[in-house]
Amino acid sequence: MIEDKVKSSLEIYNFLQEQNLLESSPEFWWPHAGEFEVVISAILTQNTTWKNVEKSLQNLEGFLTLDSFLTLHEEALKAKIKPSGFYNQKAPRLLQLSHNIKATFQTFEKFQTEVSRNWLLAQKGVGEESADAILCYGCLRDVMVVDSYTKRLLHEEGIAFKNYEAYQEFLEKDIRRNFPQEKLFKIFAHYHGMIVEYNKRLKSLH
DNA sequence: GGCCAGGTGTAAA
DNA sequence: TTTACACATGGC
Repeated sequence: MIEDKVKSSLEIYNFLQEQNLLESSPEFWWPHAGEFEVVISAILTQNTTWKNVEKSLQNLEGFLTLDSFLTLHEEALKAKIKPSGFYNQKAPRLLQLSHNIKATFQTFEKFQTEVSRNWLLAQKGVGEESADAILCYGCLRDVMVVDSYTKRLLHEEGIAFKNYEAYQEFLEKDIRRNFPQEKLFKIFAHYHGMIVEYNKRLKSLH
């Protein structure tokens, strides 16, 4: 009898790579990676389908830079992000976060190079997953996002950990050992993206 | 009509 | 430190 061998992070990554999951995705999977828009979409997508986030983003056309977003009033913002739910709490949190970015870093470009994970976690409405999504897809840092899809996939492989950081370390460590520093951002961005797309594909087969 | 979605903050145990 | 609950729309 052959025992099931627990897969390594690299083996899972390679398996996903073979599935051609990112064929019709943007270069770094998350739409408009490297732009301020990612800060907004990272909050809007909390416990919400991406389809509904897209509707809100369409309503926000013309307001998706740091300075233009800050011209929005709370009630107007609520109306625009209504399709993606939780608008009564997401609107004030988005405005506060944007205001704090402006006050602390002046520009989104400086925010990208200087912000820390702890600074993000101190913002109301930004938890571990959103902080890492902003760091990876907004700031182009070598950080792996852990979401419910990621945990689900690992659990199906018989892999489980006690907290977010432990999942993240399992996923990142094996990749860091096997690839040069300059490739890590793109690999982590794709890795998380492939996990999401893999789950979408499984769901669409029902 | 119930359940879920690219979570987070808060309060109670 | 863990658990329970509110937050809200839209698709299936």
